[in-house]
Amino acid sequence: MSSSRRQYPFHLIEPKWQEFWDKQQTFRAFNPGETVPENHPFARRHQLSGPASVTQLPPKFYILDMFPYPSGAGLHVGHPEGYTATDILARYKRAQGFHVLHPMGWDAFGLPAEQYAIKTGQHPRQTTEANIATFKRQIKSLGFSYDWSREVDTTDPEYFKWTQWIFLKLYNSWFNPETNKAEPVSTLEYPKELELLTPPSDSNDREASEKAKQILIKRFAYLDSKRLAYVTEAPVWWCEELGTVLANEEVVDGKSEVGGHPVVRKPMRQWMLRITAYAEKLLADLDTIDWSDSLKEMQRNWIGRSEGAEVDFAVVGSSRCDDRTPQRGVPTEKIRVFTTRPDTLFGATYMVLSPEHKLVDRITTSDQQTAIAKYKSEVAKKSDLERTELAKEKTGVFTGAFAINPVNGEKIPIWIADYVLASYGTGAIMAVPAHDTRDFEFATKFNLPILQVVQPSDPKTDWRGFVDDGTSVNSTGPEIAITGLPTAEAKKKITAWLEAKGLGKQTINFKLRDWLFSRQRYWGEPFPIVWKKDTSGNLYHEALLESALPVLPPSLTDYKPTATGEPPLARAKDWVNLPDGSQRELNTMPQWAGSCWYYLRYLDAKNPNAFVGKEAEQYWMGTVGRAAPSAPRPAGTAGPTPGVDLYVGGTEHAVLHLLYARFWHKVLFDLGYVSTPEPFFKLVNQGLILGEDGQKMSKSRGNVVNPDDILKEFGADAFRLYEMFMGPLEMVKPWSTQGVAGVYKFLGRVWRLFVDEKSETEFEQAETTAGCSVEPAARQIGAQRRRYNEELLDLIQLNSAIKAVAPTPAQLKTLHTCIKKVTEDLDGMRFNTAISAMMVFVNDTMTWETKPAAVLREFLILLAPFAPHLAEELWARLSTLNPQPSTSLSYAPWPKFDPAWLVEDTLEIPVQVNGKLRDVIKVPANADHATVEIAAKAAEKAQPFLAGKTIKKVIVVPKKLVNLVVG
RNA sequence: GCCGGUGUGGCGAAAUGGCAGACGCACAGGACUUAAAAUCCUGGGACCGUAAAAAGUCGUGUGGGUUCGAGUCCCGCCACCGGCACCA
Repeated sequence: MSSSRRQYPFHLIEPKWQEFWDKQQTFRAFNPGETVPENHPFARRHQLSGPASVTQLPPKFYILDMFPYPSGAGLHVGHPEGYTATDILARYKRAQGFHVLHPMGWDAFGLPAEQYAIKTGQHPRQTTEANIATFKRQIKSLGFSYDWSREVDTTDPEYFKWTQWIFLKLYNSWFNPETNKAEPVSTLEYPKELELLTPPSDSNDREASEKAKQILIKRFAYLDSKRLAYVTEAPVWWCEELGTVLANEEVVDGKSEVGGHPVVRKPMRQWMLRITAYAEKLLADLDTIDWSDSLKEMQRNWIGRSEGAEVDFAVVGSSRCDDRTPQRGVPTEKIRVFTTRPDTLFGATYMVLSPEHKLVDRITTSDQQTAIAKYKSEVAKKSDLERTELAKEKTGVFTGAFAINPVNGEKIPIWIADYVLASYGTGAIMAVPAHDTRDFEFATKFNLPILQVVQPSDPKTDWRGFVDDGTSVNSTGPEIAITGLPTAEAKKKITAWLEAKGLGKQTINFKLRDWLFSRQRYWGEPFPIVWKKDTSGNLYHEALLESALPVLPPSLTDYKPTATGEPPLARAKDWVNLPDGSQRELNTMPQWAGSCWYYLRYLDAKNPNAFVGKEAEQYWMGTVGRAAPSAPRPAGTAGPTPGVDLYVGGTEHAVLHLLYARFWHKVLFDLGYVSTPEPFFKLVNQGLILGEDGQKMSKSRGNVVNPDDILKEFGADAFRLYEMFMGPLEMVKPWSTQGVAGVYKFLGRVWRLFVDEKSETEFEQAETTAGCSVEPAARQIGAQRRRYNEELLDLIQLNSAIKAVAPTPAQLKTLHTCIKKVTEDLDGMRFNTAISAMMVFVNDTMTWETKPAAVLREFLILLAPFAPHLAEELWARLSTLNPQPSTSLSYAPWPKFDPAWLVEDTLEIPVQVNGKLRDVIKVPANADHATVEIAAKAAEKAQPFLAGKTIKKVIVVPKKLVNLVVG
């Protein structure tokens, strides 16, 4: 990178205004009931005095960034992309008169700090604090208009106290299917058999008291089967390397998402959150929010809803049964399957159970036992990756048993195969090889019959392996016939018949599993749970009282995971064992916990009494307060936008954070703690920034761009501007340092538009002489130096071409073209073209001999969201020309576009012949069709193409174009 | 395999169905300068022409279609990126 001449003294300007904003608390947002200081620019703009009520405050606009995990590597260039976009909009919305909430914080629990602790023994708190300091310095140096008074840190006990509090709400709630929402467990009614017996009158009645005890234990289990946070012993993903279990969502291709370590299935006692209870709501409410289709689709896929039917097949042919039909009085095993295609029931020529299915051992015939046992043990040894590997050959073993197809009484063989998953549906399928790809492959390999039952509408299509809808064929049985029916009708008819016969019922299945919520780690929120023993020595869990929060993690010297899977917290014996003999829960919560609700804490970050105050929550989440006409909101509703107005972040959180946060929010909504059903109304994903070589940035490629280097050479404004100028926000795009230089040059042109060159030369000489060029890296400077820098900057005079004169119509046209374009583009988040429009404005303005101050003043308001430091500096200088009590630039009203200035007297109209451009004519703007047509026909350059031909048709698009159609 | 997205100069990219390539980078030429940097001005899709022009032809991944007119709309295909993936 060649060090070229500095375009303008950003190294003095940027720290100056960052300090100014800090000191003035320019970007502080105020909660209802708070008194806005009289001299605060927000109070002046909106004429506020005294405590501001919800109705006095302007309409809210909540612009949220996905808060970063403060890693040791510091900020990368991807972070400021989203942050700049949101900051530009925050500043734009402030100018438009909104009350903008724009906060920042730290998602600071997580593995890296703990891994570092394991290696070095340094407490994760220390690492985390150092990383936060670095991130904060870097973010602040970019001049974002965050309200730092609302900063949150998920590892702060004052914060995670409320994370634990929300856990208690989950623990103490259940999902009531009748009211279709979460309710406190106190509303839960026990089934009849768990009704408490009247206490035995004779306390020596051991039989009765034992019975009562058993009921209590069952009640406890029943509660656990309903709680939204519950403990279960289930096969979970265990990662040896990380020494912890992981959620489904954290396992990618059979490896841990963090670090790519192998994971294995292992039964362990874990905390789970019953997110499956919300599957239907999480899916349905996607229709109420403004997210990209691709993102919604990812969530839909993850939730994985499928409608179908459960069907029972009776087992025959086991050693206990007659091999033809089940007989009266003989106990009959039933295999329940789930299918989305009940219409293909007649084509079910065999069945498959997952190898782990409970019935496998019971139905396997003696001659098949060895083979089955062998297959099961092979499958058990396979990792999940091996089981799901692409293009893998189908495997399986016949159990020796048969089942009866309920629609036609056919005897069909029962197999086991690992292509059937124990964890989905019922863990068993009816195989319809003719119309299911997997069944088709399996049947082909093992020579099982393939029977057509669906006819494709196109007779040329092969029915073998045809999986789409068609018409049922060969589907007539003794009691039910669907032959000739289209798929949808066939499904309905056969499902109704199954239900009537008690053989099955319509069902909905989800791919979504409950959320595995415990980790065997140190650096996370401890659970507010203790374990106790009952009189028989059985362990049971009990929630702590809210007054016991926060539960702080103990101090440790060794953070290593234990080989047994016992969490590191177990080492802190004094912490674990409580005086009353109970023991603390040893697991911690996953990193996702803190990020599930941080956007709510911002609303009332310092509240010591609640996770968020009601009034603040209602105002900022938009269920009370004034509406703004231009704010986004769901179609057909009035009032402010419900939820966060705009949430910007990367796609990596498409299914994890965004699903979990929606889930928690919905629970809090059901319990009455928040007032909107969805947290994030509009969500935009920023695209990845690739390296200069078009590859993803990585240390190993050596193409990583460090924001600090860019700031040092070009300044924050150029960095911000470049990140927005690269292309559309959502797109993937490669970095180009030369591109930064390009927008930097533009800012230099803006600077020279405003300042007198001679005085700037003097400034530069003075600066060089004084040898006090301050490196941006060392922006923490003393008061004396700061004063001196101010004096240096004062040497720079305003450009003498700027005068307080009335602008010409042409100048106003240039200005209003820019106002229109920038305003429209900001509304559509098209930052790149907004910047182009400003470049066009400046290119034009440079040629003006006299530059009217009023025009430049308006331009600075347009520029301010993008390059706030430079805009503030020039704004301050411009106000010296026309000293008046001017508002702070950050709250200056956004310029109003006036279409009158864009009206033209004469228009240039392209003339086409047969759709090809041949000439351009000038016509008066108010010319009628006939006039334009005559002028077009006379267009000189069009003549050669008209000669000797008849004009068959003339298309006149008013003010746009003329097309002459000739034959 | 399924779902979503994207294909436009040397590069990043613009274009409510109406002058394709705005704006910027890189490049080339000029001015200023002892010189360089910086700055300012000019040029630029390809082809064919020409001393230089002009005119002309072609041109938005690809093949069709709709239309007076298509980068934009419709149908088929190809490539790349992202997500999901034996979910019955």
